[in-house]
Amino acid sequence: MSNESLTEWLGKTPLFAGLKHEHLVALGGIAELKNLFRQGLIFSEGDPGNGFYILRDGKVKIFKLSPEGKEQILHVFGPGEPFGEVPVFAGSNFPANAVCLEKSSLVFFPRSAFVDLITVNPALALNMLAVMGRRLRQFTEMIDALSLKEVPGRLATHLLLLSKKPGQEKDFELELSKTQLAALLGTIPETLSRVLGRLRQEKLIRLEGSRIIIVDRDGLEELAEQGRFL
Amino acid sequence: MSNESLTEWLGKTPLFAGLKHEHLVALGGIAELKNLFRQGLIFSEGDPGNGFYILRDGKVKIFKLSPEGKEQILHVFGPGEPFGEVPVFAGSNFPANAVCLEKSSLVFFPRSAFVDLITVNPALALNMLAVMGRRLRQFTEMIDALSLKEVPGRLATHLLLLSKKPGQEKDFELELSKTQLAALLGTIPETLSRVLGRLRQEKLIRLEGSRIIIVDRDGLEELAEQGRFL
DNA sequence: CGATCAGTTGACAATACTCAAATACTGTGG
DNA sequence: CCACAGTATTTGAGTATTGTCAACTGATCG
Repeated sequence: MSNESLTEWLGKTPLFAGLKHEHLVALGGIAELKNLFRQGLIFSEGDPGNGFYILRDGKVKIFKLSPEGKEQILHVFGPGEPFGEVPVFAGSNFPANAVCLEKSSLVFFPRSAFVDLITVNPALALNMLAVMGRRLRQFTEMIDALSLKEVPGRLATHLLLLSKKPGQEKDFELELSKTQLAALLGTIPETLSRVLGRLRQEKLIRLEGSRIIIVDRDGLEELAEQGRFL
Repeated sequence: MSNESLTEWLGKTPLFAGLKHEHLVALGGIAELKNLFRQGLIFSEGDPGNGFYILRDGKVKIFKLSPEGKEQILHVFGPGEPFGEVPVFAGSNFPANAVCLEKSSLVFFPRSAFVDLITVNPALALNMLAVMGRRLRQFTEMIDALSLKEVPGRLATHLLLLSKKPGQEKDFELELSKTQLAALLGTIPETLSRVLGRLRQEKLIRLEGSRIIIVDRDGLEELAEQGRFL
């Protein structure tokens, strides 16, 4: 039962989201659960990459120590995020240290078992590549959207992006609160609210609560390209 | 010789950058070169994903046709970019059409040969996973940086990001022109120039042509978090 | 019903963009 | 090696956009 829910949980993890159930089960089979307390050492710089982790709960910092002993934090990971996978996949050593910032539980995938898994089951590797490829593409588009100068352009691009997911051609639910969307777009709720209002006024979209209906896709695309109203 | 340079070129491609030479050679071995003219059809919606492409030269559009025959462009790819890999890796059909926007040359990787390759050579799959994992992480951080409200914060975050690549702890060359960097950060050269000037004035960085030296990392990090000068 | 919180609206201030012009920088041809 | 054209970067002044602060609405929840 515990194992059941682990499998399920793995499927929600960015690294594995979208994998077939059989693959998730196989992964669950080789996973080892580890619980650490605050300050618990996960790995040190130079350790051989003999396995990677997905953080189930808690918080982990990745950091390097300068010769003078000063700590340079490279990253802080939260639940669901994988870490250490790059050196493990690449077959190199860990380039930094990892320590728990708080009581954390980790899912550990030993390299050897993982390699065996994909050797026996190349479809798993392909699926993981597919998962990552998809995310990579989404991120690329996201970065495109965010590098527009003005908020209306960023918003329009983002809306078009959302509308390209299958099954939401012309209308969709915002999966983020407007406040969160504002932060994502690099702005604040007030501005977002005004810009949405303006888009509605210009009849490019319609709003029904947290549902957005695209009324004039061409108009939106124009806005997305030009970055400003005409 | 032509093949020689293909191998080399593949190594510069985002999908394969960082792979070991032997892997690149193996990939070059199964690649097929295709040349198409403007309007040339690469694949259609519903076609089985029997192989994926990397665009060597030219421009390709990915689009869907609505029932009324209206074309909805999902993406335009340029040289170096892979396309069609997600459905191929996932073992599904192409969800859209692909046509050349101009005379283009493509590198085609047949699915079966590719699958054979990674079956025989799981290290290739691992390496590709490593490549994509690394890029994914970079993109995540990039998106973080871009979603800060103000330019100084976006710039500071971006500089810290660059400084985390190995071998450039405190100083590094800009790999983009300042104009391009401005566009990437969602601003314009004038603003970037002024902000860089301000950062220098505040003694957070030093400028030597296109080389940037981080003088006060803590100051930069503060700026990156707060998003504005104190 | 009062409290809290997301969302909206208004007035104002700060930031960033536009336009214009000066100044470096680069590569080319003489 | 120098002059020149073309491009990239910097600087200045004015304006537009966006963020801040504050007040208000509406929904949710105990």
